[in-house]
Amino acid sequence: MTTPQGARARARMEVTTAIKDEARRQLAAEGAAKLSLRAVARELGMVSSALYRYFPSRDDLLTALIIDAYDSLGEAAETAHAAAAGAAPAQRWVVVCEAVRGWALTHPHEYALIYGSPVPGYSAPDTTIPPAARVALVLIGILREAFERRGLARTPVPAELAPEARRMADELVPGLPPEVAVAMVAAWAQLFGLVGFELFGQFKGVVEERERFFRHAAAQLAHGVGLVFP
Amino acid sequence: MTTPQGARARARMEVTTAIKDEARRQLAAEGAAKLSLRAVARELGMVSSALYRYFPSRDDLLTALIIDAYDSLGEAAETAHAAAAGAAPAQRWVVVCEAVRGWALTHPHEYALIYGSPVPGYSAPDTTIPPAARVALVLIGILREAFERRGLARTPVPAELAPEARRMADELVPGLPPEVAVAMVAAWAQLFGLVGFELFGQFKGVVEERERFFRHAAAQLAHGVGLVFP
DNA sequence: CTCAAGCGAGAGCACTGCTCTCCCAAGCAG
DNA sequence: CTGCTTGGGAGAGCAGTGCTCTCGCTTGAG
Repeated sequence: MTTPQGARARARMEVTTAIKDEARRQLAAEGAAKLSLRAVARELGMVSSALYRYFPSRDDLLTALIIDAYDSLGEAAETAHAAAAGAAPAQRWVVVCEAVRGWALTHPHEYALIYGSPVPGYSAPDTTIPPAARVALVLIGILREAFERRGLARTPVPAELAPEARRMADELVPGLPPEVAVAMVAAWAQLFGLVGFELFGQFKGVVEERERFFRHAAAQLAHGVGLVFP
Repeated sequence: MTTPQGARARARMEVTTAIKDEARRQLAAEGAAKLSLRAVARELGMVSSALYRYFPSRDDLLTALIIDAYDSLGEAAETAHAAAAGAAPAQRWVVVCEAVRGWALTHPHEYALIYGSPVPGYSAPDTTIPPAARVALVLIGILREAFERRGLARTPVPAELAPEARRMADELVPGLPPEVAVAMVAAWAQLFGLVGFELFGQFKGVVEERERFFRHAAAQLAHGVGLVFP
């Protein structure tokens, strides 16, 4: 991230990324369960104990991969969104959803790492939160723009949820109405439900034309969040 | 399942369920990653190799636990539905969704086992399909009843999805309109997206009043699938 | 130019899944 | 009721894992 000061620091960074690259290769090939520190070290021509100079434990390596995966997915969503810059908000929403799905299909094991069951002893370090938010930020940006163009319908929220809705709006989407915050978060979770079910085989024997199905479901999600198709 | 013929067969069943019970205990305590055949055997006072007389591999044990988990979750959904027998379909839909969430919160590791990332080398044996369908069947039952009472709205499906929608309806919900099949499957996946996000910590710092939030989201799901609140 | 810091190598510990062989007791057929 | 077969437990062992510790060598920073 920062400029490497000395040669020593640069070498350290290089080895660190080499380890991560090889680990990512093994992750993509076999899945997180089969990712072995010793195998990574072996492939890099070093001995396993040397690897502990760079990552204090296997879980820390996994955490680094998790952050990278979040960033990769976030970037995929952002570039897809940028490429659809001219389209209407509702259409861009669908495009971003499809980008998420596409990334998941090309990086199944990395997707499983970040949106599947938490692998280590249930520890999601706070370092993962900012990169994890990138997809959500793209979606929020679409909503904000639609709102400013007065192109956002609202579904009312029951009274028992009103205070929480206000709090969510303040913290997540300041300036947007509370109903939008609630709908947004729900759609966000539901999007990953759709992607996860397809990826983890739950649609086997149920949905065949998955791309068309997903496009429609994403459009319905857009509808649910208040976006209107022109 | 079948009546144990001889004493030998009965003993085998007893040991088998003892193994599963102990394995489930460890699963609930530590998660699937830490489930160890040797630890199970140790706790049962036998040696690890003896366990292979009952389960040919660790993955087979996990598969057995997966099936049990699906059944447990399905049963939770069914009893919740039965307990709400008098209510309107839309309300029963919400009740069943809440039962799924409740089961997930009380059995997090078992939930992760069945709806998290597939643990073994990506093998979901077909034996898991029928128990996995139980929750969906409950939801379908609600829809069917609502449909017969003419209490089911339909959201049109785009032309490109129409053939697939027909196929899905024929295979999943024969007698119900294709639009319902599509909406049902989407809602089904989205339900588990909501539950999974809450369970796996994605709502940390985002949603605080999770029960209220979920109830509202489930109601919106019911709305999306065509159920109307009286 | 020196010398500590950083890093790799190696051995080793405790653990895992899984296999194979041995051997005994219990259940079944006669 | 007896004999035999077979199911299943015990133990050793293999290959692999994560992780620790100690020992030196290099090399870059002061």
